[in-house]
Amino acid sequence: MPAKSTAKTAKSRRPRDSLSRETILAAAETIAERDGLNGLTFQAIGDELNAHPTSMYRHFRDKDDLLLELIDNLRARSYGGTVLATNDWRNDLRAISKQVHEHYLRYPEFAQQMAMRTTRRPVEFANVEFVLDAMRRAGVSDADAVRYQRAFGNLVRSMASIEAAFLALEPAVRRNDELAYQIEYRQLDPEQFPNIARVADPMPGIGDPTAFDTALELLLDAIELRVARASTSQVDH
Amino acid sequence: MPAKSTAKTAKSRRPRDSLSRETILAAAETIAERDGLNGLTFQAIGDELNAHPTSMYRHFRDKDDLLLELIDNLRARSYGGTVLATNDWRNDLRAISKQVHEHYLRYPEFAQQMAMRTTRRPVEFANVEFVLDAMRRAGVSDADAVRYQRAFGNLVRSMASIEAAFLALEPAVRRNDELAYQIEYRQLDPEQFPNIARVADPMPGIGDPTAFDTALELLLDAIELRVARASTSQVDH
DNA sequence: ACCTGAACACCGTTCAAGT
DNA sequence: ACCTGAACACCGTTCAAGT
Repeated sequence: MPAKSTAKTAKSRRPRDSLSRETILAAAETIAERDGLNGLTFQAIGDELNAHPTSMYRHFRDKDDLLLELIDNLRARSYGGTVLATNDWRNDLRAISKQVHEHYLRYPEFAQQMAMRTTRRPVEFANVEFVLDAMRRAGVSDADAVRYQRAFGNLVRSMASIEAAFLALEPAVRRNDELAYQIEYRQLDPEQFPNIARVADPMPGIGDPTAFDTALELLLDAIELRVARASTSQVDH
Repeated sequence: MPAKSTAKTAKSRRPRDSLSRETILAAAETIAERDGLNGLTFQAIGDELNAHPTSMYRHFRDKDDLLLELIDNLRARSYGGTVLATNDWRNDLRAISKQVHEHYLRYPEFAQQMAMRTTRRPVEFANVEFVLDAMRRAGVSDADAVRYQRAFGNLVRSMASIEAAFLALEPAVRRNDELAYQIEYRQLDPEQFPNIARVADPMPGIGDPTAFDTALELLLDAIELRVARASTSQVDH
């Protein structure tokens, strides 16, 4: 029983020049939205476009080439309006963090690639500029601003990436991991693990949705503190 | 020309019961150390053990089963001696972060799996207990300790994971990404990106080795600050 | 010049067959 | 009961052949 032949007459050859990076990326975006990274194969793109799987090689060097281009398209789609600066640098950094966080949760299977690559494209430039400007308005020196921007950016992208990857685990696997904090951690010997025993009723797991914000607020607290200290010691001189 | 037949007489059948989870994991560890995650296939394990690739299925449910078991073995190997608590909670948290960080850089291709899974095994229990104890010694309340421990742990594992993944990129790709901060970011229009223009000489990239420590120290600063504030306000009452 | 078809070298996984 | 061999359903990628 040839299951393939049911769907289409399908012998139609695609018209000449009907394929391009744009049409292929649009199909890839559809598949990414619907089936995630694992569903994104040349076969699937071919099906979507009614084209041969290997025809993509005329338009992309290889799959990585396509993937990076796609990642930037997804980002441009999510970041519809750029975040606008207010007169509150903490709120501004919170707002852009939230935007990145949500974007990663929306495309969890692409999160690691998004977190570790430099796309050197408009959305990225704008975000870096935005964060540096917020640092300046907070009163951070240029030398510190560039260090804090890197630490802040890496923290936000890394933590969002791992959280997204965790949420994208197979449901059964994820459920088991979450249950560890209600079962295994509660059954530990209180003599050997007194601190765990004191707080395990239950403990938050790796996918705890508040961990991101907790880390972020601690970071912002510390930047504010250091700025305050620097201006105090300057007054002292 | 049958390239396969050169290496071995090789028709030898493995003696009965000569395979076990332990022998297979030992071979997998060798391959992980030598060829990384991509080199870790059942074919490679079979070659290493002079056994048939499919024989592994008698001892492991599937490849994920093998991978998780392997990750715990690698961790046990890296964490030779447990970190010992001193009377300085900040140094203790630094020490355990460094241990985790180095472990991830040692096995970069396994980093994401290590960062997002809960193994509920001895090394993990010991680390959680250690961090919670340091929080207690810092003067953090139980309610905050459990939140800070989760934020701290997620931050350390996430940031180490992304940094490791970046360092494991193909050298040419990684080099290109690094050069972006010496080339593209420096060529941006200073009118449009004034803050980038001020600090781009050059900027640190995603793989900047100090970003991890910068974020960590900011987090520790904030915890110390909050403890100080809480005790002050308590005195006020 | 662009799209297609066949082929290659890999994967993980299943299952009947050997010992 | 444990190991092997053949087979299946996938991948990405190359390259000669069609149009």
